[in-house]
Amino acid sequence: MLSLEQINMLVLSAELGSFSACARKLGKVQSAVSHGINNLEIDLGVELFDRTSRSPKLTPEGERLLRSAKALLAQSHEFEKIAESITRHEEGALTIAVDDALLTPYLSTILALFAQAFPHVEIDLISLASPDIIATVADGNVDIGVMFSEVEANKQVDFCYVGSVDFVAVCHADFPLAALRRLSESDLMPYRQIAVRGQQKRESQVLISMTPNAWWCSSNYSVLALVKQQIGWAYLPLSLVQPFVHTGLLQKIDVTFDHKPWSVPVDLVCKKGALRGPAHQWLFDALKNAFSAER
Amino acid sequence: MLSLEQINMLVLSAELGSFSACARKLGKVQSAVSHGINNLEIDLGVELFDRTSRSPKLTPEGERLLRSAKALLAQSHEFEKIAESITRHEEGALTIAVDDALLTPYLSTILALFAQAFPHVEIDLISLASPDIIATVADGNVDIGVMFSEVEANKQVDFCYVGSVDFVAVCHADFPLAALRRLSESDLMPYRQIAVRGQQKRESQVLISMTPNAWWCSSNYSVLALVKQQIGWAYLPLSLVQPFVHTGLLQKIDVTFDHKPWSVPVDLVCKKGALRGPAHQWLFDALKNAFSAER
DNA sequence: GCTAGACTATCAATAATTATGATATTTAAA
DNA sequence: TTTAAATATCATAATTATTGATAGTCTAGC
Repeated sequence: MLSLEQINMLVLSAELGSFSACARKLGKVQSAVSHGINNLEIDLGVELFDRTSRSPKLTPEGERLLRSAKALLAQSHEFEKIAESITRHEEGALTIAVDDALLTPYLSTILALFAQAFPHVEIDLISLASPDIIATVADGNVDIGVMFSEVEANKQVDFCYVGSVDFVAVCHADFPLAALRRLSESDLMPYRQIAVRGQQKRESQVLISMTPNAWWCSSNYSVLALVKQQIGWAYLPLSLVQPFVHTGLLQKIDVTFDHKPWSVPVDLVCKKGALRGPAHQWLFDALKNAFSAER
Repeated sequence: MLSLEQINMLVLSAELGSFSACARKLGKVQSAVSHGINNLEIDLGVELFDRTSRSPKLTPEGERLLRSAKALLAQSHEFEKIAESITRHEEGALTIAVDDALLTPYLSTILALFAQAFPHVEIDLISLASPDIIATVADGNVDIGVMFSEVEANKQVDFCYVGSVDFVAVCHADFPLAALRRLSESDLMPYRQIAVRGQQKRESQVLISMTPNAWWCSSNYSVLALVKQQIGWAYLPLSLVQPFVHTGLLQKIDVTFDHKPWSVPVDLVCKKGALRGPAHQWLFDALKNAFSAER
């Protein structure tokens, strides 16, 4: 079985054009490299270097093998890096769940930075409705959740307030509600509300529907799609509907009551007592700072 | 520097779930594997196997490293395969030049088979006008050429007849020539011919133009494009123009003389005296048989 | 054309690593 | 409980790699 030490000698000697220089760089004696290359040539049955001149030059065959040798070395360095990552107690993978309405460009920026800081930690990014996120975090299936706050504080989960997102009531421009002004809660009742509810059929308690005939989606984007089809009205993040309000496709509903929170708090959630490795810590802090900076 | 032998032990032991089984497979004694794994663990600073039970089971850390270890082994096998390919005197790369009108599906089929037979030989496939192919083959820049035969036999190049391709004179359906019947050579003279000529400005001698005002292209597809634009008429391979004749966009020209070859021979060309490795030989034979079978 | 410096191959001796065989201990199944 | 098979450990043997010295060769500079 071939030795990586010899492969390294091949690559270094080829780059430096000298066995002696290679030996110096490896902290060995010249004859060690000479022997190493020679043995490699014997093992492979291929003459790698042309020694007729003073400085050994790769043969065409050696050239052909060099590319593969470099890839092999790179792979072995990768392997060692992963081992180092493990000894630093970095997690092998982090699973984060984000409410789809919070999948902002900020998040991708942070993930890009994370990839640089922890190149050997994988990320599972799953998109869930806020009501589902607490459950998956509590179950331990998700390490960090980014979600709209629930009033009922789950005892198994730690919350960390990081900011808030403005919600507005919107409907299609041709929807009956669009024409009306200064509406009260009871005015909305006759019309179907589209709201978010998780797969466990638990609706959010901050944006709870008061209409008797509601439809439910598991993502804000689905809600948006139904609103565009004039199936009903909905509370949606301002940033999500802004572009369509601008083009006139959707319209904000002019509601006068304000006992509903228009600014919905966003929390970072983690399983209570979960041991946090460096990657977890880093990502948690980065998310916290990013959302604070965003407003 | 880590040893591939130990990496192999890691992978085999993980797959077999047993150090002893791994040792048997490697033709070593059990203690060798035990030591090998142990040393690897010490080098990496990572506990790879959980030995509490009878059969060692990978730890989560070991699991994480296993994937990378397998990739590393695969890479090293690849390296050795290339070395074997070299000792079999297989060429590192073959350059083949094909007249663009001969780039048929048959060719891709052959190349797919070639890739299976010689996975470590690279292919440079370049598309040239037939008049240019002889020159590049003679220069040694191209190993095998597939082209329409030239009358003048180049002394530096070996020819091998493999079949023929039918050419027809065509023009756009609205081109003046389209309406005429039973034309003679002199009838074509007033109209511009579009013909193929290599970058060295040498036209093919089998499809030489007799019109005084010709335009030249370096590929049959370019010729076709100009004919479609009613810029002139041209001799083109029947298979190339057939679809457009069928839709009525182009029309065959009804010429009565037949001293021009309508069926143009196709030759495989190689540099005379060039040493042919196994890959060259294989590809040459495959091309020869394919073109013979095609008609 | 010659010399100094630097390069490589080779060799024998030595150091280091790796493999072996025997043994004790543990484990899972009969 | 017993048995068969697995693993860890250890001293020893075998193999492999490293070293230092030497001789031959090439190139640049004078």
